[in-house]
Amino acid sequence: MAQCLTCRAAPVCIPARIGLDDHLMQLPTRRVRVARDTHLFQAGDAVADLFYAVHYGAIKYTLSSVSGLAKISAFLMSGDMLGLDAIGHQLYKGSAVALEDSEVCAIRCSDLRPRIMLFHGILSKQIAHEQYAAHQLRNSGAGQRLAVFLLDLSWRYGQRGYSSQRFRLIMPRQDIANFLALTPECLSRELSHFRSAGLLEVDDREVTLLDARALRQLAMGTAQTGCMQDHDAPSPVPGKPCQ
Amino acid sequence: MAQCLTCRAAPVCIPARIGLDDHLMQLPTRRVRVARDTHLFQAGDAVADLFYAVHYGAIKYTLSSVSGLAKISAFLMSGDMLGLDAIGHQLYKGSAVALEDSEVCAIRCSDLRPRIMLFHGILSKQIAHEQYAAHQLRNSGAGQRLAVFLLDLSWRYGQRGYSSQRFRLIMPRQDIANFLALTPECLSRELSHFRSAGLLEVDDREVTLLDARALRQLAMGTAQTGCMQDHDAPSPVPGKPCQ
DNA sequence: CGGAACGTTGACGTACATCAAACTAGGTGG
DNA sequence: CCACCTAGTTTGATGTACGTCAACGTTCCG
Repeated sequence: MAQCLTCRAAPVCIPARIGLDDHLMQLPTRRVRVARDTHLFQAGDAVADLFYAVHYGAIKYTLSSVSGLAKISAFLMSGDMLGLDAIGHQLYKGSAVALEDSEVCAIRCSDLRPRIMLFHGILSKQIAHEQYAAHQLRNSGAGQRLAVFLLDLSWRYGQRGYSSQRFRLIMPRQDIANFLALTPECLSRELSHFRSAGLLEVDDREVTLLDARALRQLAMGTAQTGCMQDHDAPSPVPGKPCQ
Repeated sequence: MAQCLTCRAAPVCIPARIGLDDHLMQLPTRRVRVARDTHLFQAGDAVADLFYAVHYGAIKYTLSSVSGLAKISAFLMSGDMLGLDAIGHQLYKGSAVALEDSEVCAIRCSDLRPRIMLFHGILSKQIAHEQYAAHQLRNSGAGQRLAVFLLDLSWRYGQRGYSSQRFRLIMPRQDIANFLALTPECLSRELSHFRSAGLLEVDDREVTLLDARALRQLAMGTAQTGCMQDHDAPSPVPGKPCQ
């Protein structure tokens, strides 16, 4: 029901990816509310021909191992898509939990059939994104990963019309640490390190980037700071993460 | 041109994924030879609506950072698909190099249109696979990653009708190390460690798995061996890697 | 007030990288 | 055939990034 036309997230959501036109104006989307700390879906839930786009709020997507312990694989904000990895297996491999009161749009893949090639593009880009993220995470030290994370957040806020310099972290430290494959202690130390290096200011969850240039250097692995230099590959800089 | 019908790789390739039928029998695929150590494609090459499936041989797919250094993201063998991440951006993000004289089939996405939903499934599963692989790689120590790698190889050889107990590594140690985000030295040490623990035998590139059970334990992160136990997540076992 | 989450900081241990050297195996030329 | 090279692999000694354990400060809520 023509909701995309009036949606604030449209510039970064499906319409922007697929092109807003007569067809999309009639894209039937069902909106689902997800209260803070509740599941949108859990690993193992069945699904068919359906994925989600975040309308507002924030969702974390976690994958769990056989051992039951979970790792956060992505933080989704308005316009981001969720569940594209499930339509193949017809069931969710991970769990989606709201970090704050949120709302998502449920979209039926078959409704995108008129734009099928573009839908392929979306799926393909998601593959590329996952590869890139994995590449990123493997090939860098704690500081570099943190820099990439912060710049990515900054870019996404900017893209959505908020300040890319000053923003509020939607997730607790523990979640950031989990996502970056660090311990909370190490994350805290890195933040302090960044702070004392004049790169940023942190007040609880409020972050202000003071030297984005230096952060970008760090993220690229070309910084002169005490950052590890992998014998075989530092990592690319964000600025256009595909997600 | 009805090549799938007679292809030895069919049981693990597109036909197995999409269902071999009248349509697929006429799937026009162009076969491309790739000599050892030469590129099938390189990062930046343009592409449109096309991906590859390995007919025979072995290909490595590498992603490079801005800094130019490359990390191996996947080893592909017969039946594996390549380039699904490129059809969205219309250009390759990484490079594909043959580890031995190989041949691939070029497949046009639009030729799969009659089976479009299944093609979605393939793309979606690839997303899930990339997530899983990233998850895997992050959340485990050197030994665990090596165990996962070996079991994955073993499983894939078995799936293709070769012995899953005794097989020949198609890639040099350096490539394995790169793929596992380790140094060759560390990889070598882990192999020695496995050997002296009676888990396997290694003669140059010839590997014999002696205790797949113990390897599986290791891969799951539930082994009693001197393996790290991540405070927040060991990793799942292979046995059905989605690729 | 007490207690539970959460965040920060410090001391210490360990897995892995790094550096360096020896040991192969394959190739080339005498 | 041997001398000689280079590339790949293995082994050892040492350094370091980050995990682990423990203590302390905050904020929040009963």
